[in-house]
Amino acid sequence: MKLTAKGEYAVRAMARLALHYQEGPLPLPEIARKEKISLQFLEQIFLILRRSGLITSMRGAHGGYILGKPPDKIPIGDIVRAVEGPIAPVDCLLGEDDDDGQTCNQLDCCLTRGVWEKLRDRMQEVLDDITLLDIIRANKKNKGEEF
Amino acid sequence: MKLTAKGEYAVRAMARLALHYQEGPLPLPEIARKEKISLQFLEQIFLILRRSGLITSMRGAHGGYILGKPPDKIPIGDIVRAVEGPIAPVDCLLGEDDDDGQTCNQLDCCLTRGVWEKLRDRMQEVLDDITLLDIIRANKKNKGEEF
DNA sequence: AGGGAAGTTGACTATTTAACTCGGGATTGA
DNA sequence: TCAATCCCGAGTTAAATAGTCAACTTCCCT
Repeated sequence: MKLTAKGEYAVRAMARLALHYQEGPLPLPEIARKEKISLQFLEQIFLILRRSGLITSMRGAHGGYILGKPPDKIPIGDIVRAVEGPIAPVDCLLGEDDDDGQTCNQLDCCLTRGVWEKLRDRMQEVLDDITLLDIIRANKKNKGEEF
Repeated sequence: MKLTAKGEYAVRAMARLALHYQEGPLPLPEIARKEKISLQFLEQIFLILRRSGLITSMRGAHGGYILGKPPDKIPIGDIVRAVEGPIAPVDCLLGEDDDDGQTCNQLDCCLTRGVWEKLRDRMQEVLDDITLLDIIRANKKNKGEEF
């Protein structure tokens, strides 16, 4: 029941971009330094994020990354799904039409399926409800601007 | 964000025990067969479950396992925590007193900590709210008794 | 126009964890 | 006693994770 490092790093890095929003592109090495994440690993992650449209890159000198949309339009769920794939506590919930009441191919699975559906839905609810704006607001309130 | 096989198997097996509650001990080989889980792997899992008091074992011929408490007293959360350890989406949430507002040792972590706390709390809420009784009730309603 | 800062990319490797196996031992009921 | 059953530590294998490497491309700035 854990996020992978990829997912966690992605959210932390995106929060950095959000803090820096409207101050021009933020270069990756700076994010890597501040978040203590390997630059080359971050590169991998940012590639995925860019391809899914969550961020935009500016190449060349003074380049870097900026959010693809304003912080209040980016829920954490989108970030997690982009780098980790669909949010689902068990594989049994994958690969079907979204409508409920669907019969699972494994009889065994069906016994407990309802639990996992409910869990998945609550998880999505939380993650889709919190946006990057919420994160930076909560942070600036507590900490000031020293980041 | 997935349960491990251990966690999933534990819940499925416990649901079997719940279905069989008050009909004497249920031997492991039968559960393994019905749920298509390796017997030797299940043995490992049941060792943990027994040590945490969720089940009771009867040795010898005609032995097996029974629930340690009635099905309505066993929330799914207890099963998952027993075999997988504490429910927490990121490691940052582990190893502290339970009170909120605690400062995290990593500055970086704190930026996004609130999100994970909320996620963890909702997950626990769901899992601690559903008991084995809920599972077997939902199942008998839909499927009858053919299991 | 050219040097260098910065991003882009796929392949590669090491480490960790999950998942499962093995092999024997201890109990108990028929 | 025999067979069914639980008990348990150690070992093995396979997959995913986390991270590295090295070369390439793009594009700003002077």
